[in-house]
Amino acid sequence: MASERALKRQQLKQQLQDLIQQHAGGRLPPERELSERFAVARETLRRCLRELEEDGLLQRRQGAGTFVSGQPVVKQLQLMSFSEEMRERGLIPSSEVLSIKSLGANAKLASKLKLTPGAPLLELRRLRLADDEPMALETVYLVRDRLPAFDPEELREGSLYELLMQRFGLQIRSAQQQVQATVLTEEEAEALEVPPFSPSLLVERLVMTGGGEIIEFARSLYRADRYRFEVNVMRAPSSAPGEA
Amino acid sequence: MASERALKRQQLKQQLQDLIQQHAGGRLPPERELSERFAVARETLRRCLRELEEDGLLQRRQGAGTFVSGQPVVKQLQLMSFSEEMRERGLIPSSEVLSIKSLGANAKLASKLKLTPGAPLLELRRLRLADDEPMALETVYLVRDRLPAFDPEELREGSLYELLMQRFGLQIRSAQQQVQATVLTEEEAEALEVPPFSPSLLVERLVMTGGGEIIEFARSLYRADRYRFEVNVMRAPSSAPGEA
DNA sequence: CAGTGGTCTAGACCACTGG
DNA sequence: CAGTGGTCTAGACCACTGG
Repeated sequence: MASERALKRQQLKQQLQDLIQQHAGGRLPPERELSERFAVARETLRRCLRELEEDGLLQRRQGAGTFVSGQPVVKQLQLMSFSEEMRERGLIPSSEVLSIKSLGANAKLASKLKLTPGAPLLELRRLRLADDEPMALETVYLVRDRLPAFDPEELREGSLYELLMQRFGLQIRSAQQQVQATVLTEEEAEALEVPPFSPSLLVERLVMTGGGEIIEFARSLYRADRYRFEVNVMRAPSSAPGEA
Repeated sequence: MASERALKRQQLKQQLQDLIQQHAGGRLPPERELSERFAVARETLRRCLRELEEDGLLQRRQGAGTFVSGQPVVKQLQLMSFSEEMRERGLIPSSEVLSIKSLGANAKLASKLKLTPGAPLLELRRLRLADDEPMALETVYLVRDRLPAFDPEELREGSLYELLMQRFGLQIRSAQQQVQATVLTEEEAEALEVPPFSPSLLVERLVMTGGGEIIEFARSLYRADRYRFEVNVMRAPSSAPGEA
């Protein structure tokens, strides 16, 4: 995947994203016209359109046209950092560190992280923005004893996952996520710049390394008006053995 | 009407599944050979292979070949009916039919269901209970033209999925689900027996048959105090190095 | 190097919509 | 009906692997 070769598709996809911005809420020009305008074969164009449709940016209807979606949705098939997820969606991610502090695990956190109560944790609170507008309020708890020693202030700069993976060589492997609906407190609503008591999608994430060791618990409050969670599921094949 | 047109892809995919059985654990013949054997263009074959790869049945490596996966690795979450899901949680499911009516698709529904506005739909509203306590308020839209004719009153009794699958022989295959946070109206809250303006998890589900035909759109409001959504995700095998 | 999958093309025809 | 997206083709060339 890490090739420097400029696929036509990548450049084309960018051009189409711009076009989508311009045609917000409306219809895109026909495929034959677009393929001519961007000097690519129609099939090449169509691959990009399909990808953008899968990302939720477009809707296509045979015989009718290609329409810009009102609300883009997030694909949640892979464990992605906030930054990766927003970029995938064509938004520019940024962060504002609200606080960094050391504390001992309380009963609830200890149970989630499979630790002894009182075990040392690092708490990182951040406001996560997309295109400079608040998207989520995130609190991350890192298990100090399962990480190399480092200066907490390093968390102010750059990506947390980058720090964990590239600097510490940790293999982030999987996460268990739970999604709930909740209502924001006045303070939370103020930080997210929405009216008090607005609804919010609460995502709790337990992050594990390749060895199955839990290193992080994160609790994120997403703005309900800007974020949805997408899950695609399959029916169990009825021919499969062991089916009830 | 139900599309009788046999896409080459559908037949081809079936043939490939058989081939995969035979080559269990091994490598598939090269694409150029397969496209000749099945008398399709290589691009057509490649579309099928890509779909099978997305289903986890195959793994392709440029320059190396196409391999049969040991086992569908990340076993996706399974598409379950409300009843199946509640039973899995150890709760006893039940339902109360609130209304059944025929109506034409409005613009939003038509777009979701890939229909012409005004196309005939059947709307079924149900209160779903678990252990005799309200759990969700569900509205299902069925596409009449994609289903056999039947008396809507049949929906009062028994499981919807059972009706679709066992009586009509429909193969429910997959669903796209989107999860959002919202706030209940007074009426909704009353039905769910929670205080007005309580938070709620809104799950929208688009259900497809094996042929990729959309037959149902469902919108369910779950009580936030009784229901959470769980998703386990894996990190992409080898993340792109330049990725931040 | 030969062989593999990955990308892209120019064109044909089909299915569906009512822009 | 003209116009749209959907499918499929036959072929070219590229990127990568070591069957």
